[in-house]
Amino acid sequence: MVELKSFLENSFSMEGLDCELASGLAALARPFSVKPGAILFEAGDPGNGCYAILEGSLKVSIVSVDGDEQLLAVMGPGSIVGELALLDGRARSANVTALKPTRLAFIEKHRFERFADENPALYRHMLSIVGSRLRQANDVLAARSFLPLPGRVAQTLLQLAETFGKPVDNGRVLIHYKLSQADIANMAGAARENVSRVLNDWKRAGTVSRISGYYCLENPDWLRQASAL
Amino acid sequence: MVELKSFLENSFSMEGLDCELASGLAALARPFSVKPGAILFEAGDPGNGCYAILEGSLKVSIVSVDGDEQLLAVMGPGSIVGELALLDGRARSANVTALKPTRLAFIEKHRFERFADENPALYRHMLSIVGSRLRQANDVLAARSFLPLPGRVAQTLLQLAETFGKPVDNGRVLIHYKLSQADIANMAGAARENVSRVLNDWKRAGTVSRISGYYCLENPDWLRQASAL
DNA sequence: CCGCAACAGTGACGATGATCACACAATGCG
DNA sequence: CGCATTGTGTGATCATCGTCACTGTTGCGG
Repeated sequence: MVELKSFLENSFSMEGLDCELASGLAALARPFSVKPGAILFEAGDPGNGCYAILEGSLKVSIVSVDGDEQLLAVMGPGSIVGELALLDGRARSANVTALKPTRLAFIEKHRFERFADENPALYRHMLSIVGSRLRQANDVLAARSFLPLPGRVAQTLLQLAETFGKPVDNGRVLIHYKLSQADIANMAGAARENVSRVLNDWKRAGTVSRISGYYCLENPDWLRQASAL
Repeated sequence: MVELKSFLENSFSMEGLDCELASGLAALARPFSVKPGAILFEAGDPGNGCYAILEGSLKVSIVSVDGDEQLLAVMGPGSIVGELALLDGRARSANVTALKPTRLAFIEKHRFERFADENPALYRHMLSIVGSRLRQANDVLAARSFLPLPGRVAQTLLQLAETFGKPVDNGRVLIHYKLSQADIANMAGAARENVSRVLNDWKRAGTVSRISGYYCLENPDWLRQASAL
């Protein structure tokens, strides 16, 4: 499957890995597909490898005992998920669920390590991925600590724009992904109703808009301001 | 300085690195000391290496524009700080300040990479450190999302016990470190006054006590329960 | 041993944001 | 094409927790 291989290479290199390593890795990967709603794994499961997203999207979340959900991220093609299990051998720390029909490549821990031992650049790459995850986690925590609700919503939108944003004109950014307010609320750690209020204030003020169901950031700089610590 | 070298080896191996690598690393490190209150670095500084703590303690924190502080961790001997800058080349993401007179070893990014490229096990080790940081960050975020104030305080105490805890009898754990309520509050993300109330409730209920200025967890299991998601 | 400074306890009050209870779109499907 | 399901807008109320304003305590340096 030439097509698959090129997909994989593309995917791995998306998070910045160089080409020959990507294809080496691609050779180790086992591709497969899942339907929306499928659970890749849940927190506490033993983790024996990681996944690269070729196509589709997944959500990473943690849930409380009484069912409340905290979304950590929504990830699209080119992202790696489940990488923590690759590092230490410990259990999965979050839930990952498919949001859309999704094509994935699974990389087993052993194989990864064998390959990476001969290609330390791969370790460096992994390190930089995990590093940016950690930075982001700290940013979110900072937002939770210091920002009132609107600031956290702003942060959430910008974060989503990072993953799904398509720049249009004048610095406006369209978030090319169907998001419900509930999704945003679960990321921002707020009640859906309040997110609604904030979003409407902004819509009226012209900082965001909705274009045929997609949110559009009319003024990302203003949002950045609002989410500054 | 034989003494220093053995200190270093001991330090690096504390987070689980094997002995020969530790001494290899030790050879790369530049030792120095700082006084309490000294700022190792602040968020936004360019980061060109990481530090191993030989002796003393540091706090890792982020601060908001209006000066509120969120403690991410208090770290003691054997811990590594500033490792993020080692991974990607990006700026420091938090502040690190000495709390006590502290002896450190600085490892430069270049040197580290050169050494690690020949010893991939070191990369793996680094990966597992960063991995556990990320796990912990997620735990804290989960607590913020789901737990009311007492739960977060419980989590904070347990986390501190992880770093500074000395088991005494019957599963009781003494936190061998001078902590003010303000410190705990800044970790738990709560107002000092409310932490005071919670702590007193627990003192009266016998779940925690103060033994000559140190907090002692009389019933860690109960606290774990209280901080369960 | 005294006095100051940092730390700790406690009440009162208020604001932020969660929850409840709806009416009102949209969307999709038989 | 209607009906159902899922998403959205908005007010009213309530609880948690932060803030303010103190008093009481502890420990340390002169």
